[in-house]
Amino acid sequence: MKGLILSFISWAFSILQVPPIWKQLDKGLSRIYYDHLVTMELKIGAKKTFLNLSPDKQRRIIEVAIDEFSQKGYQQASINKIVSRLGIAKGSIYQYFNNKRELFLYIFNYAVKMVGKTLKQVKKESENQPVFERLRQSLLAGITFTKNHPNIYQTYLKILFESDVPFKNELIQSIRFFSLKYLMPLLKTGMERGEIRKDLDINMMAFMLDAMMDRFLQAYHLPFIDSHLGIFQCSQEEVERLVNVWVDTLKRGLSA
Amino acid sequence: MKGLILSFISWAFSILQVPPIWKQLDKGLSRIYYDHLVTMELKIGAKKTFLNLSPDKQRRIIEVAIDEFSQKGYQQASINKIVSRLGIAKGSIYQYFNNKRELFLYIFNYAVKMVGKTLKQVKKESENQPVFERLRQSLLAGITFTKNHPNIYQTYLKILFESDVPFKNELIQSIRFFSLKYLMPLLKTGMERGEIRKDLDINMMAFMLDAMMDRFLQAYHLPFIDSHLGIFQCSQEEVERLVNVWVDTLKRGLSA
Amino acid sequence: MKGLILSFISWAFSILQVPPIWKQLDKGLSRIYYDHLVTMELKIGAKKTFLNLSPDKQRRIIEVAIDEFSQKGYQQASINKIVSRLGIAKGSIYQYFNNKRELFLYIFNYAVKMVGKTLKQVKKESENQPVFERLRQSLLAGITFTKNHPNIYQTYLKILFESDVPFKNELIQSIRFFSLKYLMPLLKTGMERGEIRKDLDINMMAFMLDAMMDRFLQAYHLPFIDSHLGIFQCSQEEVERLVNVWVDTLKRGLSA
Amino acid sequence: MKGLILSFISWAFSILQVPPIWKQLDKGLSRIYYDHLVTMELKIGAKKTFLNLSPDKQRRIIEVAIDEFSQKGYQQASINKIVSRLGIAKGSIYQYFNNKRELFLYIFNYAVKMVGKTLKQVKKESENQPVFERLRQSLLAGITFTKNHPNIYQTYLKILFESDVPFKNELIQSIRFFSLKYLMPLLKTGMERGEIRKDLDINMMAFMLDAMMDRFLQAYHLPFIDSHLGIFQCSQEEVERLVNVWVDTLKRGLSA
DNA sequence: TATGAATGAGGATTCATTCAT
DNA sequence: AATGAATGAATCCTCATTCAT
Repeated sequence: MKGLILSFISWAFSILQVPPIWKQLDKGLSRIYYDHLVTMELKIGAKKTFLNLSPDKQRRIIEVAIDEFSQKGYQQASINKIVSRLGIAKGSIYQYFNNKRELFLYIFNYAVKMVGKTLKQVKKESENQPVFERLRQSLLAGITFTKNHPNIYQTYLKILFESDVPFKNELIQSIRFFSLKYLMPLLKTGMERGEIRKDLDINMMAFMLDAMMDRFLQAYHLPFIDSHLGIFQCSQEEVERLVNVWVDTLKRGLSA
Repeated sequence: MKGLILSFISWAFSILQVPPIWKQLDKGLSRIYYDHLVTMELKIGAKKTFLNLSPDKQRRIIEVAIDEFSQKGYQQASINKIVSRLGIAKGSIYQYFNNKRELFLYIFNYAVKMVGKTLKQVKKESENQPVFERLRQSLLAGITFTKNHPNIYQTYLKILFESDVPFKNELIQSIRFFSLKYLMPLLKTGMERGEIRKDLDINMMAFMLDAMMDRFLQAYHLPFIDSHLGIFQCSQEEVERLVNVWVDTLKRGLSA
Repeated sequence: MKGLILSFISWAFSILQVPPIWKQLDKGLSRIYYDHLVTMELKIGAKKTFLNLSPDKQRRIIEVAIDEFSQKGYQQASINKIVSRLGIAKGSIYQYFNNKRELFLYIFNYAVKMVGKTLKQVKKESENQPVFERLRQSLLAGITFTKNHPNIYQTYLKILFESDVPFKNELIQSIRFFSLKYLMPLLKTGMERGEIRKDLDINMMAFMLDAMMDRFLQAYHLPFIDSHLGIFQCSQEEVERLVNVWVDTLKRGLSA
Repeated sequence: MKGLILSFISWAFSILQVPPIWKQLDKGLSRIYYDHLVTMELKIGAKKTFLNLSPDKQRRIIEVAIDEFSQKGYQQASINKIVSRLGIAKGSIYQYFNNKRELFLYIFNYAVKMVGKTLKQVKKESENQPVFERLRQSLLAGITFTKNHPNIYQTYLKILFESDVPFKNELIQSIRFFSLKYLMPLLKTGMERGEIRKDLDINMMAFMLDAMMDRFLQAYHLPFIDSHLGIFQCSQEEVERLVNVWVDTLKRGLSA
C-alpha cells in the first residue's frame, strides 16, 4: 500500500482535533456527514463470514483488493483478477461481500481508518507550533504517508473523477469535509495567535491551501502534472526545499 | 459540450503569447512538445472517409463521441454505445477511425483546437491590464468557457487520473506545458512592471496559481469538491464575488 | 476421430524404440525437443476447471474441438461454433481454457498422446522382423490408424501449411523429429543385418521414406492427391497390394 | 513472387510434352480435366473492366493479390487488405472481379500460366538426356523456380490443405494430373531406352518420385520439415550435392 | 468507370454474479 | 463455509459485399 493525499491526512487528523470554537460550524457540517454515514452504515459492512476469517486472511484480501482498486479504479477493477490473485474460489468473495460495490466501500472505509490511526501522533507533535510550521509539517507528512501507502492514494485519485463509482459524491465529500475540519481550526488558531492577517477570508484561505497541498501531492506522485518545478519523485532534500519555498511564499503573502 | 479547465485556456492563450524574454525556456520545453507532436501527428488523424462526411454528420459524431468519453473516460467509453446513439452501423465508425484509440485522440485534439479558437480574443483584451486583473479575468474566462463546453472539461478530468489512456502522459504534459507557458510570462511581466514582489520564486507562484485555478474550476463543476465556499454551480454574481476574494487574498499576499 | 499421418505413428513408436547405437544423435536432438517441451509444458495445460469436469463432458469437448480444428485449421476454427455445437455458454469454454491458443495446444497434445498409446503394441510386434517387412507394416499401421482417427490426421494436415498457428514450428518439428527417431534406427539396424546396401546415405533414405509414406497417407485420405494409382479410400486389399508394390520398388531400386 | 512446387513445373512442362504413346491414358484423364475446365471456364475470367486496365495496373493488382493469397490462404486473405495495399477504392476490385472467389481463381490460373511460359525452355534442354539426369535437372529447376517465385509456391501450399477453397479439389487435381503427365512419359522413355528396370510399376514410380520431389521443395522452403538433412534454405552447392545423393539412391535401390 | 460509405454478422475474450454441490 | 462451473451480455474489431453518387 503506497499513497494517500493530504486530504486523507487531514481527514484522519480531524477525527480527534475539533476545537470547541468551531462547534457551531461543525454542527452544520456534521449533520451532513452524519446523514451520509447513516445512509452508508448499512452497506459498508462485510458479511459475518468475512469477519470470521483469520486476521491474516482478512488482511490479504484487503491488500489485494485495495491494490486492484487503486490500479484500475472502481469499474475496471476485476473481481476475477482479485480472486485469482488471492487463489480463492470465485464464490468465496461473494460469501464475504454481497457484491463488488460493498467490497469497494469496505475497502475504502478501511483505508480511511488506516490513515486515521497512522497520523494520530503526527497531529500531536505539531499542535503547539506556529501555523506556518504546522502547514509545512502537514505537507511533508502527507508526502511521507503517500510514499508509504501509494495504493491508498491511487484509490483516491481514481475515484476522484471516475463516474459510476457507488456513493462517489459521499466519499469525496467525506474527504473534503475532514480536510476542511483540519485546516480551518488551524487557520483560526493562527489568526487568534496573530500569525495570520485578520482581514483575510478564512474560508478562501482554507480552500486555497487545500488546492495547493493536493496538487503538490499529485505532482509528486504523477508524472507531467508539474512541468517545471521538478517535483515528480524528487529526492527528500528537494521536497523539503520546495516545501520551504512554498511556505515562504505563503508567509510573505499571508503574514501580517 | 460543457466544460474545460483553465489549463486548456492557458494552452490556447499561449499559442500566441510567448514573450521574447522566455525564449530560452521555450526552447527546451518546445523541443519536448515538438517531439511529442511529431509522435502523435501520425496517429491523431481520422481516416479520409471521415473527413469526406458532411460537416453535419462529422459534427454529430464528434458530439456523441466527446459526450461518451467525457462521461465514461477512455477505457469505459463504449464504441457500441456511440454507434447506437448515432444510429449507424458498428462497422461504420471503423470506416472513420482505425480504432478506439485513434477516435479518442482525434476527439481530444479537436477539443484542444476548439479552446484555442475560442480564447484568442480573450487573450488580446487583457494584454495591457495589471497582472492581478489579468488573473481575475483568466479565471472568469475559464469558468465561462467550461460552462459553455462542459464535455470538453469532463474529458480532461477523466483522462487526468485514468490509467491505460493512450498517450496519457503526453496529453497531460501538453496541457501542463501550455498552462506554464501562459502563467509564467504573465507573472514575469507583472514583476517587471513592479506589481509583484521581486523576491518571490516565479516557478513556485506559477505552480500555486495553476493549482488554485484548476481546483476552482473543479469546485464549480463537481459537487462536493468544495465543501464550504459554496462554489458548486453558484450564480454568476457569487462567482465574481469569490474570484474577487481570491484575487484580493493573492494581492495582499503577493503584491509588493 | 479419423486420421493421423505416419509421422504421428513414428513419433509414438519412437518413445520406446531408441537403440543404444543412436544415443549420440539422440542426445543432440533430445535437447532440442526437451527445450521445446519445457517451453510448451506451461502452456499446454487446460485449467483445473476442465480437468474437474466429468470424463464424458471432457471427451465431448475434446471431440468437438478436434473436429472443428481438423476441419478449419487454427485461425478459422471458431470458438463460437465449438460452444454452440456443445450447447454450452460462450463463457464456459474460457473457464476450461484461457484462450483459443491454449485450447488448440491442449487438443494437439491430446492427439499426440492418443497416437502414442495406440501404437505401442504395433511397435513391439514388428521388432524382430526384416527391415522391409517393418516398413511395410509401418505404412499399413499408419493407414489403419488414420482411418480410425481421421480428425487427428486432418488437424496435422491443417497446421502443416497454415500460417499464424501458435508454436507451429515447434509442433511440426516435434513430429518430424520423432519420425526421424523412428526411421533412422530402423534403417541402421537393417544395414547392420545386411538387409540394406552399406553404400547408401542413411539420412537421405530416411528423408525419402518419410516423404513417400507421408504422401501415401495423404493420397489415401484426400481426393485428387494421387491421380493415377487409385489410392484414395481404396479397399483394404488394394491398400495392401499397393504397399507391397511400393516395398518391392524400394528394394530393387530404379536403375536397370 | 517467390515459390512454386515441382508440381507446378511439371504441369507447365506437360503442356507441350505429351508423347503420342500416352494418348490412351491421356484420353481418360483429359476428359476429367476437360470437364473441369469447362466447369471453371465460366468463372475464371475477370470482368471486362479489368482487362481494359493498363497492363501495369493489371500486373500490380495480380502481384498484390497473389501476395495476399500466398501469405494468408484463401479464407483468410482479406479483400480489404488487398485494396488498401493497392490504394484503390474497395468498390473497384468488385468492378474487376465479381467476388473474392473469382479473383482467387483468376490469380491461380494466372500463376499456372506463368509457370508454363517460364519453363518451356527448361523442358527443351533436357529432352534428350538420360532419365536420371532429367530427374536431377527437374528437381533443381523446381528449386530454382520456387526460389524466384516464392509467392506462387506459397499459394499452392496454402490451398493444398485449406478447406473451403473454391474448386479446391479441381485445382489440386489439375496440378497432380500434370505432374503425372510430366513424370510418366519421362519414365516410359527411360524404360524404353533401357535405363530403368522393366519389371517395375511405372505408376508407383511416378507416385514415389512426385512425393519425394514435392517434399524436397517443401523442406527447402519451410523450416522444420526436414530435421536432419539440412535442406532448409541451404546453399546452392549443398542443394546440388543433396540432389545428387537422391538420384544416386534412386538408381541403386535399397536392398543389399 | 470509379468511388468509398454503409452494413451487420461474426470474430475472440472478459465480466459480475448465481447456485448446486 | 467453501467451492467453482455456468451464464450470456458486453467488450473492440474485421469482414465481404452493396449501391448511390
